Amino acid sequence: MKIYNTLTNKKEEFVPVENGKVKMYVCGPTVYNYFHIGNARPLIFFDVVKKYFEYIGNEVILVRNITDLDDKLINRSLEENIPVSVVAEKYTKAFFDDCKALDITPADHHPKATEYINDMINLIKELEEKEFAYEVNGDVYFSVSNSKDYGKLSGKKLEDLQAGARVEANKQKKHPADFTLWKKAKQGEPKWTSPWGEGRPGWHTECVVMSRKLLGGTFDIHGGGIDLVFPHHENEIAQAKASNNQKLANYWMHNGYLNIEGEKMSKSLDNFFTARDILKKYDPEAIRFFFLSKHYRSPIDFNENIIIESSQAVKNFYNTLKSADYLNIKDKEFEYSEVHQQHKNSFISAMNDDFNTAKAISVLFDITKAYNKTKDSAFIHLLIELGNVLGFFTNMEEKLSNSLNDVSGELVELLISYRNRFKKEKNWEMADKIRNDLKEMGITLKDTPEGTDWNIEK
RNA sequence: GGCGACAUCGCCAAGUGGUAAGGCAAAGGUCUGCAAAAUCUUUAUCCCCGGUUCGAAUCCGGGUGUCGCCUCCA
Repeated sequence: MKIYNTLTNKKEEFVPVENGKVKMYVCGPTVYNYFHIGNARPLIFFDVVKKYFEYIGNEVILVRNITDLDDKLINRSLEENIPVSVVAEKYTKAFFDDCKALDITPADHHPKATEYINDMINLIKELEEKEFAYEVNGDVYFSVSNSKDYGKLSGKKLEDLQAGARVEANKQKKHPADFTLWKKAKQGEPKWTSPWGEGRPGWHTECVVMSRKLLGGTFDIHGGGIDLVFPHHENEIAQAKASNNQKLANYWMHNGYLNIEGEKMSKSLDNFFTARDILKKYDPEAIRFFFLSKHYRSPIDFNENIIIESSQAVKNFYNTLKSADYLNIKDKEFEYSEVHQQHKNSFISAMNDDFNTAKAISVLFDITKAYNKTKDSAFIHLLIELGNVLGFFTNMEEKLSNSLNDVSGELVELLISYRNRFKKEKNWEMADKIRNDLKEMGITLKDTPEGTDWNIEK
C-alpha cells in the first residue's frame, strides 16, 4: 500500500503506527455556512480511504473536527444577529444532514473546538514556557523563527514568505509568518478566561489538541484539502514539534481543488454551489462517481455536463443490477473463482497505489461487462462488494424496488397488461402510446423475454 | 516577486522507460413489431521544439498555455 505523503513529496509505503489499526484525522468544516460542492471532495474521498482500509482488514479511527469558533462564525452571528452558538448549531446540523444525503459514513469522533478550550490553553502555555510563543497586548503568537523545520510541508522558506507577504505585516508580530495562538476578545465576541486575559484560541491550535487527545501521540494520517497545507497544517506541525518534539502524523494527504468551469469557486464570480443545491438536482452516487473518477490529488473541474455524464455512467451499473435481479439473488450462495479473484486483485492494486479510484472504477466496469457476458451472478456480488468500498450501491432496496404505493403500482401493472393486449393485437399505435405516456410520467417500460419491466426514472 | 502542479481521443480520465485502460458521447451490425437494455465493431501516438536511450506520453533542457499556494479558503 503506497500513499503520497505531502511531507516528503513522494509515494511511500504505508506502515501504520500500530499494526492493523489506522488512525486518521481529517480537517472538518467550519460551521458558518452550508458546505459547498468543493467541501464535498475531502468528505467523500476520506470516506473512501476509511472504507478501503477497513476492507483490507484494518480497524480505522477517523476524527473529523467541527470548528465552531472562528472569525467567520462571529461575522455570521453579527450578520444574522444571533449568538455564535446558534450559528454553530444550525450549520453543524446542516453539515450532518448534507453528509448523510451524500451517503458519507460519519467519522468515529466529531470533536468541537469549543469543547477543548482548556486543552488549547494548556498547549499555548506550554509553548510559551518553551519560548515558542510570546504575548503582545493580550494576543499570543507562535514564533516561527524558533521552529527549525518550519516550511517543510509546504516547501516554503521563511525568507520567501517574508519577501512575498501580500498582506501588510501585523506590527505586533516579531516575524510576519508568526501566527495567532490566542486572540484577545473584542466587544461582544465569545471569550474564555486565560493567563493572557479574555479571548479565544486560534484555529491552528485546535486540530493539534483534538487530534492528539483523541488519537494519542503520533497518528497515521492527517488529511484535508490542499489549501490547508499552508499555513494550517504547517502550523500544526510546528506546534506539535515545539511542544513535545514528536511528529503529529506520519502521512499527510491532501486532495486537490475543485474548480467550476475552470475557475476557482467564489461568491464574487457567482459560481458558488452548495452541496445541498447540487443534491436537489443530482443523485449522490453521481456526485461520488464524479469525484472518484479522477485521482484525488488532481484538480477537478465541475460543470453540469460532467455530472450528467457521471449520472449516466452510474445508471449503467444499475441497469445491470436490475437485469441481474439483484434483490432476489443477494442472499444466495456464491463462490469466487480465479476470474473473480483477478478482478478483485486489480481493484486492490489500483487502490493500493495511492488510492487510484479512477482505475478502481474501471475495474467495476470490467466486472459489469463480465457479468453481462456470462450472467454469472458471482460477478454481481463482486461488483457490490467492491462498489461498497467506494461507497456505491449502499441502498439497493430503495434503488432497485419501484417505490410507488401499492395502488399506483397496481395501476402501472394494469396499464402494462392493456399494452400487452394491444401488442398481441399488433396495435402498435396504442401500445406505444401507453409506453410514451408512462415515460413522460417518469416510468420507463422495458420488454424482456420474461415480460415487461418497469422502472421509475429520476 | 517566490514556490509548486498540470497539459493524453468530441468530453471526462488511467497510464512514470517497452510500444496508448476505462467511462460519457457518436456511428454501424445483432437482438426487438418499434424501442429500451445487452452485445459486437469503429474513433488518439499523448501541447511545441531539442536531447538522452535499442526504445519515451513517461527521463532531461528550452518554449507555450492553464491552474494553485504565499497568514485562517476543503
